[in-house]
Formats: sequence, C-alpha cells, structure tokens
Amino acid sequence: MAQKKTSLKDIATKVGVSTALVSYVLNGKMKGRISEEVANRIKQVAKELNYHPNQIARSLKTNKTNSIGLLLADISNPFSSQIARIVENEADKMGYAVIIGSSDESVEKSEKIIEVFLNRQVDGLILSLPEKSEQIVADLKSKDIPFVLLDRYFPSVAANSVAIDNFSASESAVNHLLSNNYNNICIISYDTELVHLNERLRGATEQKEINSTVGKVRLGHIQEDVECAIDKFLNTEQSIDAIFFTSNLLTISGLKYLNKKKVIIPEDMGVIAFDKTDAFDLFYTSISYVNQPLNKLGREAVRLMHQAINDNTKREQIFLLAELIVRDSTSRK
Amino acid sequence: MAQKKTSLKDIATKVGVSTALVSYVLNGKMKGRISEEVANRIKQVAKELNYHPNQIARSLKTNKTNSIGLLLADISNPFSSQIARIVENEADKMGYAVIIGSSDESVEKSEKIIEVFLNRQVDGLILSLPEKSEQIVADLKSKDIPFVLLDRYFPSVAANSVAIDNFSASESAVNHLLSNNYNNICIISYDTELVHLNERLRGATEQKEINSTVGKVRLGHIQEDVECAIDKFLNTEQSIDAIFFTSNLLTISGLKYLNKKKVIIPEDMGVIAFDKTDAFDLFYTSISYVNQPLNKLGREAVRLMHQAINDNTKREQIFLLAELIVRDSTSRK
DNA sequence: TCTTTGTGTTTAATCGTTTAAACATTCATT
DNA sequence: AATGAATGTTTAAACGATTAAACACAAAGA
Repeated sequence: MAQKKTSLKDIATKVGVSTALVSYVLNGKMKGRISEEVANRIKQVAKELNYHPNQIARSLKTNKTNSIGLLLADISNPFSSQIARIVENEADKMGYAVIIGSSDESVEKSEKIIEVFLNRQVDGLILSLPEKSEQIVADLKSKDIPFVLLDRYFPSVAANSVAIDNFSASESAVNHLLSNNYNNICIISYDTELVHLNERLRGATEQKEINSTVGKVRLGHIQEDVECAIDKFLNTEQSIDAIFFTSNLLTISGLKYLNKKKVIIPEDMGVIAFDKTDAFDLFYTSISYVNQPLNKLGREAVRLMHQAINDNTKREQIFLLAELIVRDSTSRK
Repeated sequence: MAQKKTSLKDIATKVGVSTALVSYVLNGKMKGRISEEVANRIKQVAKELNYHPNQIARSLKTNKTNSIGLLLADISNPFSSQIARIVENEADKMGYAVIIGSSDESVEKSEKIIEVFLNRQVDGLILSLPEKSEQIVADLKSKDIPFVLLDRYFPSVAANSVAIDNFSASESAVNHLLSNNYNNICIISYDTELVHLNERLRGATEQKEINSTVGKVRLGHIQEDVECAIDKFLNTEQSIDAIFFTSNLLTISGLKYLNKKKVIIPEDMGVIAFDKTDAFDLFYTSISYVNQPLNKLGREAVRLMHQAINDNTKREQIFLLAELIVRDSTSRK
C-alpha cells in the first residue's frame, strides 16, 4: 500500500483549518455551525485528494469495526455458500463487511476461528456451530458478545437463533409420502447430536401411523454408510418403498447408489430430499424436496445480529417454515 | 462487546511496569535484555487476564491488517466457493483473515467492493474480475496496491496472475474427442470478452483437422441460449456427434436439455465438460471433464499475493496445467 | 456598558498498540 | 577512580481518526 493515502490532516493542512473541522464537515456533524464556504472548500479538497477515511483508525476510536464474522461448517458446501452469499449481501446493505471461516465440524477449529474474529474486533458473529459446541455458546454469552446462531441451535443454552422448523418440515415430507401410498418409509439421517438434524428425524418418525426404519450415517463416511443403509433396506428388511433423505449430501450419495443398483424412481422407490441442489437437474426423475427459505434465513440472521449489536439484552429465537416442493420422485404412476 | 477486554495497560498496571515492556515481552522482542523474572510475571498475568492483542490498534500502528480481500464472481457458484475455501485455508496458514465479496460480473460492483476492501486497509487483494475490468487493474497498479488476478486475466495490462492454461486444456479435450472418433464436434461457450474463456474456445477450434461449430451463450441467459444452440445443432446443421461445454454451468444446462430431448450419451452424443460438479454423480453416464487444479490455483494465488505484499516490484504470471479426466461420456460403445 | 446568546473554529485527549531513544543501574576494564 | 559496556526499564511520540470542551468574536438584549 504505497502511495500514502490522504488523511484528514492532509486536507486540514491544504485548506488551512484543523483536522477536527474537517472531520465534522465530512461526517456531516455540527450542522448549522459550520460556514458554508469552508465546508465546501473542505469537501472539494477531499474529493481532489481522493480522500477515503481510514476505517482502522476510525474503528480504534469508535470501537466499531462494522465487520462481522461468519462461521460456517464448510464454505464449499452449496448450502453454506448460498447462505454466505445472502449474508454477504444483507450485511453489505447495513454497512458490514463479512469475514468468513469454515469449521469443518470441529469444535477446536470453531474456537480458533471465533478467537480470530474477536481479535479483529468484529462487531458481531453469525455462527453455524458443530455438535458439542454448547460451551462456546455459553462463553460468548458470558462475555456478552453479540452473536446469532444460524441453522444449528442448542436448546440447553438460550441464544439468538435463526433456523427452520425442522420437525414440521420432516413431518410434512413424510405425510406427503404416506398420502401418496408409500407405506414402508425409511429415513436416512446423520448419526449426530445436532439438534436440528435430530428434529428432522423426530418429525419423520414420531408419527403414529408410520412404519419406518432409520439408517444412521456417520459424518466422515457418508457414501459408505448410505450405501450400507440402502443395502440393508433392500435386502434384509421388509420391502421399503420410499426413502426420505434428511440432507442434500445424503441425497446425492443415495441417488447415486440407487442408480447403480438400478432402482427406478419413483416406480420402485419414492424419494424425497432435504434441500435442493443443482444435481437434481441431471437426474432422470425430478426430485421432491423440502425447500429451506435460504433468503429469509440469511436476512433474519443479519437482522438479529444487527439488533444484538445495538442491544444485546433481547433474545430472539426464530423458526421459519420450510416448504415442500412436490415433483415426480414421489408420485407413483 | 461489553466486558471490556484487557489491554496492555491493564497488564502493565497489575505487574507494575510500563506498557512498553509488556509489549516487548509479549512480542518476544528485545530478547536477552529483559529479566527472566519480569518476563515470566508479565506472561503469567497476560494469561490470567486472558489478554488478546487488539488487532485494530496494532494495525493502525504497523500499517498491516493481516487481512486480504477476495473478490469472486459469485460465492454461491461451486467453482467460486471451492476456491474461496482453499484461499481461506491458505491465507489462514499465513496469518491472513479473508474478507469476501461477490461482483456478479459487474464492473461497478467490483469497484465498489474493492473500495470497501481498501478502506479496510487490507494488505492485498485476490481478484476474479468481470470483463472490461482493465481499468480497475490499471488503477490498482498505478496505486501500487498488491494484488493477484485469479482465474481471469487481461493480456493488455500485465499483472500478477494465476490461472490455468485454458488453451491447451481445451485442445486436449477436443483431441480426445477426435481420437475417439467423434468428428463433428460442437463447442458451447460464453459470449464474452473474458480472455480465459475465449482461450478455451480458441484451444478447441484452432485445430486444422477439426470440423467444429460454435454456440455462444449470453451470461444472463444460460439455459435459454444453451437450449437454442443445441436445438440448432440437432436440427439444421450436419449431424453433430459430440459437444464440448466450456464451463460447469453450461454443462449442467446442456445435459439437462439433452436429457429432455432423449439424446443418449455417449451413444448419440459424446460429451465433455469443463470442471467437475456434484451433479455429474446423478447423471446416468459418468462425464469426462477437464479438471482444474483448484488447490494449486488457490495456493499459488495466496503465495503470489503474499509475495506482492512484501515486494510489489516483481510480477509473475502463472499458468497451471489442467488434467483431462476420461469417463464414459466420450467412449463410443 | 455589560452580559448573554449564537456562530464558527480550535485544542487536546483518547482509542491500544509499537518502537526509537533516553535513562538508570550494575559490572568489568583500564 | 574514571570510562565504557552491558543489562533492564521507561518515556514519549506516533498511527488516523473522533469528539467533548474551550475559545474567540460578533450581534442582540438588559
């Protein structure tokens, strides 16, 4: 950054006034006390010298950086990157810059990244934390740092949060299958403590009428465990006629394998997915899915965070409704 | 950010020394001049009070923020988000935080975002710029700001850049088709001034032996124009037997449409793609594609940027080789 | 004439660091 | 005893902004 940037002082010197006056003029403060003439001269010189305030200096004084930290599980996962995009846009509208980090579902990495965020004096945090992060949430609360949990939340520690109503989303997905005459439904879900994912499972299984089986998939072994679960369903159990996948990665792995096994959708097997992905476009049958309102999620997260920054005494927990998009993968011919 | 953070001064007061000494100890400077005893006491108190240096203050003094700006076309596009992920990791290793922005292929938006980055005193920039951005590059150069162009570059203004050798990547893709007896190849490409994309086109078409047709797709009308191009190939022209798509979005739109039109791959039509996407997993035939070395791209970009930050007199232009991954979509049975 | 009020501008402290330079003390050398 | 090094620590300015408070001066009211 050579070519030293112009500072308030440069302008002050050139115009022949104090830096204070320049600051007042450029910030539009003390309106009505400053002479038009001087004000104009200052503004003009500022433009001439291509002045841009040094945010760092400003931040040091005001104790506001107008930046936020966004922690995601993995920015290269489409769900995360779409959220990132929306948060970035919303934040920008409110004058915040966004610093991003990926936790890879690791608590230690999350802690480390949050520390980096805080050292950089971000004004607030938007976090999608991995399982077993209750302590992190508790620590942030005790330090009174403004933050919002996004997508994932922890009932044991109350905090600002934005998520969808996973229970009812799953419920309606399964109801849809039932009403389309799929009666032996199996659910493929993660083996996790994350509440939002377990809510998806609960919503799908806690229905009196349903005769369901569950396949649990370990995070680091998605393809392997999905295949294993599907094999089990196809062979040993009573004949399954539909699968509900509770995440986008699970769906992709599952469809890939069903393809390989020549299972025809929806004739041999009904399929319903959680989240949409581009990949569906290339599948021979269009896929029914639970559509999360990503735009609203992102917008609400930024709004709550902004609110927390300005007044961290309120707490809000927001659950948005997901919408069921019905396509061909759940319609028996 | 309530609960006032502890500062150097707090430690100094508690230990009974000057802030300077605390700073020296904590930064490991003036080694050998400071008494062990005092040093230990300072370190201990720092830990007790959970001291973390205020990066903002430090930045103001040192004129280094240890942050970089990353401008992408659209963080929600998989290519961008994967790059973002890699850049984020590499940058973190070198102690840089990453601020992200998406240009949406707009020059004005790019300018605006870069300005935000610079006001925040980022140490350097990594940029994927839209077409007609030569002036931006020239301005950055004249201001002597350290930056690296990533993926996209502009031959008319020399600058640090990292990209793949698009020409030879396309060349080998087309050669592969030719050697598999596809002789009427058509290329679907963007209607753009972006050099890296036109190099893909040039690499594919500038071969004596090839009998090729080109479909140009406008950025805002991908699905529409891809369909139109494919229709044209299928109807009016001499029978096309292979399509080379020069980007991932083009590929997805194209395959989707070929599906709809019941064109069988690879029997009726050979297909080769640029970039891999998850979506391929769900297609009935595995897709051959040009694989960009994303990890290397990201790593080299960060390395060059770091180099530019420390010495902005060198210029490097790096072209990495992409690899052709051969699958079933280009093998005639 | 003397205060008061209003207008226009400056002074100076402050944010939390870094760091060159100054200071003070001890110790060895001549 | 005087000089010089070596060691250990402090002083104080600086980075570039913000902002309460002070200052200076003119016009208006008592």
